[in-house]
Amino acid sequence: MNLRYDEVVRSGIAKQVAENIRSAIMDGRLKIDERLPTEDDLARSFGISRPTVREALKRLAAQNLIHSRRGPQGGNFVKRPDPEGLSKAITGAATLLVGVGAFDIDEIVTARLETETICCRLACENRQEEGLQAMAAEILVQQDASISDEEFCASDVRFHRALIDSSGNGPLKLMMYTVIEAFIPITNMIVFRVRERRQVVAYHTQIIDAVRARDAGAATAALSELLSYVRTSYSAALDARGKREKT
Amino acid sequence: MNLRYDEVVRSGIAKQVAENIRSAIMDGRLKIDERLPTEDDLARSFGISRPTVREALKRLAAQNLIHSRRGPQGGNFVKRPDPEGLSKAITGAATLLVGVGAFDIDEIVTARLETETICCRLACENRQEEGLQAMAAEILVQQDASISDEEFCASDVRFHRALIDSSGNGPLKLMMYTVIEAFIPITNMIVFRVRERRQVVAYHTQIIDAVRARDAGAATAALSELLSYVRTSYSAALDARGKREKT
DNA sequence: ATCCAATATTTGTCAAACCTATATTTAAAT
DNA sequence: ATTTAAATATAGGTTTGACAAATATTGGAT
Repeated sequence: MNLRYDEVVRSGIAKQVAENIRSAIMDGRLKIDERLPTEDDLARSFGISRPTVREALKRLAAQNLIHSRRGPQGGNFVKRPDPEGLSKAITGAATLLVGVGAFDIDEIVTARLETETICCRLACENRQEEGLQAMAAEILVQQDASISDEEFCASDVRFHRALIDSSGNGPLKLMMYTVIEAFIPITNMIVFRVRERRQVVAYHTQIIDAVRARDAGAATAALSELLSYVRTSYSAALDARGKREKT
Repeated sequence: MNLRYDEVVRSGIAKQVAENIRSAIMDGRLKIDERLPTEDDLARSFGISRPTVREALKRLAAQNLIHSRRGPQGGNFVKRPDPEGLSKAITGAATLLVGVGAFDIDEIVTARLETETICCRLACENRQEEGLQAMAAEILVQQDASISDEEFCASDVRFHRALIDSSGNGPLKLMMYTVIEAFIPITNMIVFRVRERRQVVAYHTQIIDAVRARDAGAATAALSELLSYVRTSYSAALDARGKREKT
């Protein structure tokens, strides 16, 4: 272990140290599950104080790069990167972006349509009973008229997640969890008023039937109709809001 | 500002405080560019020490949620979420995942093919002179035989980035930067030995010409050929490695 | 040999100070 | 009167030193 910072810039020591250790992890000088030197040793070897070291370590912990244990044989350890955690982090940040209005609904719907179409196709090729069952379960939930809008939306998200999972493609899943968790709610929430749940469920059913039959054409067609339905519902909701504001 | 933590659990005060402030930002109780209370005030109002508050703030800074300025009128401020920063963070984490072998080349290539095909189509619809120029510039770079493999790879990444940018779809760009920055290098590096730069450049040229002519069919066809070329080159590289290991 | 308690190690938290950057204000010089 | 330069106050950045809490190891008693 040879962590030492090369050039002392004026400020942000903690940041530099974090960056230093981070790059050591990234290029493999620190391996997975390896223990870092103790905080005291780090402080000594970097020539800084322990709280500063800790600030640096907290930055890394926030990025899910390390975790810590107390006690003897404890310490700070390089964490094995997990797609699940990354997905969550991306989703949170993407949700913020959406909340801030960084994207307009039209491009979100387009992105959803294009990317989920891929998933439909791959799901048809790679059809697994597990994914089909997960989707079917969500359809059952959605048919229950007593659930709230929020629950319906959550089930909607899970349905599309299952569709993505069925693609069986890891990198694609990583990319798309973002879209789903962050982008579906914003489209749904706006649209709820005008939107017929039964219509949505009908499209979902079409999709799952098509995937089961390995009919990619039918699956993507149903998806396309679902999203154009969402798009028109959104326009309708906007119009309604416009009228209300005129009064 | 009314940040206070509800229940004291046993450990991880800094983590809790970070989570507390984080949720305040997420659900809008803290607005963009708003100043948090001073670290001393936070420490007082949470009933903890300042170093602990700072650890919490560092976590948030690492997640790009806040930034700090010194001096009077300084303090910690809620940061406007920016797609650029998020992309970088995702890329870093995704690169780690790739490095750890979380995905195999085949699914990466598939994901690239499918998603970049979308970009090709949208780029044809949304063709902008700016994007075309950026792509053309990279082709010029790639034709220079004197550049290193690393430089060629970097230019390759920039070319595909420009292609994505040309789609003009923000959410899609967000998703795809991940793929490009993290997934192109791994495919390229393995393949360099066997791969003909001229061939790659030829495909790139086909793509840009097709986009310029708004011929989505030709563009996606060229992309598909490029990636199947990458895929076969990869197999060849694997075979070569296999033979070498037999000796 | 087994179990329990003392111990050592390492992270977690705290306290009080000092350093450093910077916006504002004040005072001086033009 | 205006501009410039220095003093000041503020708030983050860092240090020192200590104590608390968790936990694997060690040593002693049964």
